[in-house]
Amino acid sequence: MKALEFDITHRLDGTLARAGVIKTPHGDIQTPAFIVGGTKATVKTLNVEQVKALGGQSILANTYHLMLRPGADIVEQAGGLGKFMNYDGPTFTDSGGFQVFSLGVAYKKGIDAVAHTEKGDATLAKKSADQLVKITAKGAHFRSHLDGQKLLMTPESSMELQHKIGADIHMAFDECPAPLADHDYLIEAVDRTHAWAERCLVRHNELNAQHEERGEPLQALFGVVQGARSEELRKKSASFLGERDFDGYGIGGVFEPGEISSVVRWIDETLPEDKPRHLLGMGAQPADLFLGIEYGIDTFDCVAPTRQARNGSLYTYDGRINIRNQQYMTDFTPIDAECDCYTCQNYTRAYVNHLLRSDEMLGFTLASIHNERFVVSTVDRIRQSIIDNTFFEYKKSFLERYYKDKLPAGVTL
RNA sequence: GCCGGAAUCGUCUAGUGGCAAUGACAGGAGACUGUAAAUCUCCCGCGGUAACGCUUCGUAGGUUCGAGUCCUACUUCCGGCA
Repeated sequence: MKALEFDITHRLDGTLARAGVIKTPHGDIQTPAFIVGGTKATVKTLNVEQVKALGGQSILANTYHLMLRPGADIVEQAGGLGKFMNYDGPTFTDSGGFQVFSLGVAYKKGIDAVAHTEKGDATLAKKSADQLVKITAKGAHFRSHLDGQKLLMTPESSMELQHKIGADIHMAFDECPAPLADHDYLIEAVDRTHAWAERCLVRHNELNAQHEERGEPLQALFGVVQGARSEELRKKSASFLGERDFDGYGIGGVFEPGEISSVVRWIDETLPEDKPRHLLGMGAQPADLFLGIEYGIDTFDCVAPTRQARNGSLYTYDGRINIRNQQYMTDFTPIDAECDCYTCQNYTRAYVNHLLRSDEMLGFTLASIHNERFVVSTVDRIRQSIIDNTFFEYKKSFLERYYKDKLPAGVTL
């Protein structure tokens, strides 16, 4: 009995790109797919009907956040993540590994999963005095960002929590190191991530055996590849994890804009072809999506569409705009005339501008629907372009129009 | 009419002899990639990229090396008494 099936139905010659379908107990995901961010068992400001209506195929929640509130036991009592949030589609949980980074060395640095060394974030390489995480071989010692209580998350406990939360696809508990950590530390972190991955697999299999005994559906586990920007470490990590019996793979770490294609290529050339690959936390930029898919990514998740929406930054096919700007106050056209989302079909830039300036909650919702739809539909169209063998034409026309003459570093057309 | 109080950036406000002058809001813009995030950063008297220059704290005088801060008059507003 398998927790998950993955069928590759189309490949794009000369690339690592493929289209397929991930089959879970809660339905299929047509890949490549953009997985919608629902960290605390909710896609911020959207209900599940809206998520479905905008084409979201699957939602990713976070173990760390749900462990703190409401607690994994309560999610389990509710009947699992899907039941709890009234979502009957496929679900993922992230392990909490990223919080080792974001509450650790990155804490209070205003930093997320993208490193901008050119902006002077060298401080990220150092230990921060007030960080909330300490890492040992055993696991990660957290201090809750909510109330300061001490917590220990281990590979075993992350698996136990994820099984209680009960998403279809889990991530192994990994360490996401600082992008500028020195090479010796990266080696140590990768080795630790591998040791943790094996411990995750052991505990995961025990828990799945229990599910099987009870006649419950099995849950799937993805190993998470680390190794920062080191080709040697990324290949080592992909090779190590690829030899183990994971249902698929997550690609973690902190990227420089523009290095996605090379890092993802090293990994995906090494990983077994027949298992799905999830690029953790990437997808704010259309270029990320095209490059990731070209180099073999099947699924993405990213909080940027909803976060940026709340802050007024909206995608259009001609680039991003800040809808709060003065110039949109009297612009009675849709956010993007070519967008088929609910917001663009029914509301104007001027109205969304007004709502966000007025701190009206509907503004967050309308903006989030638009941004999420923009990214989801872009990935869907890329999928179709793989099937139609028109990927490169689509990529060129999309990126030229979106970025004009400001193509991100590392992107070729 | 008399007595008392008050007048500072679009708004509210800090300021008690050495400040172009505090904070908040409003306004202008930028950032945001496994959500610590409806958050953060910058600008916000005029000119200048800047150093810097100029003009400011109701109005007009005065005291002082120096006044948003002290004094006088006036104006307006708010109380109270008539």
